[in-house]
Amino acid sequence: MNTEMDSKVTEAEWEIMRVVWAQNKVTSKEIIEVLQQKKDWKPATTKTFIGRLVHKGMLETETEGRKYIYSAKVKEADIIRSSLNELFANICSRDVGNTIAYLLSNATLSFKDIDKLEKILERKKKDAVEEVPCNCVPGQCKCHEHEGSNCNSGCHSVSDTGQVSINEQ
Amino acid sequence: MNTEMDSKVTEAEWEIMRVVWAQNKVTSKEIIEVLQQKKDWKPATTKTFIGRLVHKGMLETETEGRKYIYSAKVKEADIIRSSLNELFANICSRDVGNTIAYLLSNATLSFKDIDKLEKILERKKKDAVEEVPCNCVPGQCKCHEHEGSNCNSGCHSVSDTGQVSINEQ
DNA sequence: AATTAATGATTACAAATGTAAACTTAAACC
DNA sequence: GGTTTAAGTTTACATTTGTAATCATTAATT
Repeated sequence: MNTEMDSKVTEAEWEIMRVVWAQNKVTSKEIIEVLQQKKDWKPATTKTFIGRLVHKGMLETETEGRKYIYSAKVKEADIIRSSLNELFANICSRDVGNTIAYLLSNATLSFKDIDKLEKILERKKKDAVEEVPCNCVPGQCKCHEHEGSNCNSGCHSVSDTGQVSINEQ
Repeated sequence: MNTEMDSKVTEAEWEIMRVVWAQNKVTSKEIIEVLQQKKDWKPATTKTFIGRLVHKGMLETETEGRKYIYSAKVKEADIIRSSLNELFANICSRDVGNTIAYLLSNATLSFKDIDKLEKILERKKKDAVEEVPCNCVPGQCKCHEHEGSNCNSGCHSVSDTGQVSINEQ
């Protein structure tokens, strides 16, 4: 069993995880049923993914009679966050605002959501900057064209292994 | 050459694309240099990815002498959006607000960004809902537990092929 | 008890992805 | 003009991912 706590699942495995997260404790039978419906997967297919997830240490098993009860070893929020972080690592930090704007524009939100987001934005004003420093490697974004004007602070400094614009809390 | 305009690149290919987007027109030599720096890729590796992207129709070539000048066939925003859509397809629509909240909290934003986001939020109030309808398949999220209380409208309705919470404009 | 069915484990296999060397050809240089 | 070199093409190969059948074992049924 892989204990590398790197929280990374594939698209197919994510489907399995969602069922487990929704149920807390499930049998393979239940998972199989849900995904037979949604994805038209054969039981064998679902079993394969369950097995891989157990192997990866993302699912925990508890023996109940002759079968297993599965439960999640990682939190859904962690998977969501690490996936977002990976995606945002491909985006220039200067473009993050626009990207979030896109998400916001296209989301269905509740009043409560909007309220919460407004509060966050309000708080954000405290550490807002005049120009977000670009975090791209030279050659990978346009910020490097108008050098000097804005891209001086963060530019050219962050390598592949470095932090991206979105960091874990 | 694959003309399926599905705008989907792998992680490695995305690195190539970023160089092309940054430059508009580039030679393989330039791409190779940037990624030798950033990813420590051998020239052959970068060449493979360039080749695949041309094949996929994401890169366009224009012959200059006996070499190529590469340019992007797809817009960066399109790739970002389709990637986000894919990721958000794994998240219950009721959780989208929180997910955006996470992004917002962890982003570095400029005053201008905040301004823009506030305006979007303001506009969002018009079509805000009391409770965001869950779009999960039964068995894939907790909304289905407290049935009747909130999860009645959108629930149980969206299949795998259906629209997700975030749609293309 | 013998048979059937369910469940987990093993094996399979193609396509996608990451990583790169080898080959080919035409251009640049001596 | 012959040789080195750069660029694109082809081939290679391991790993990951998606998709599933088969096998083994235990539990349930007749």
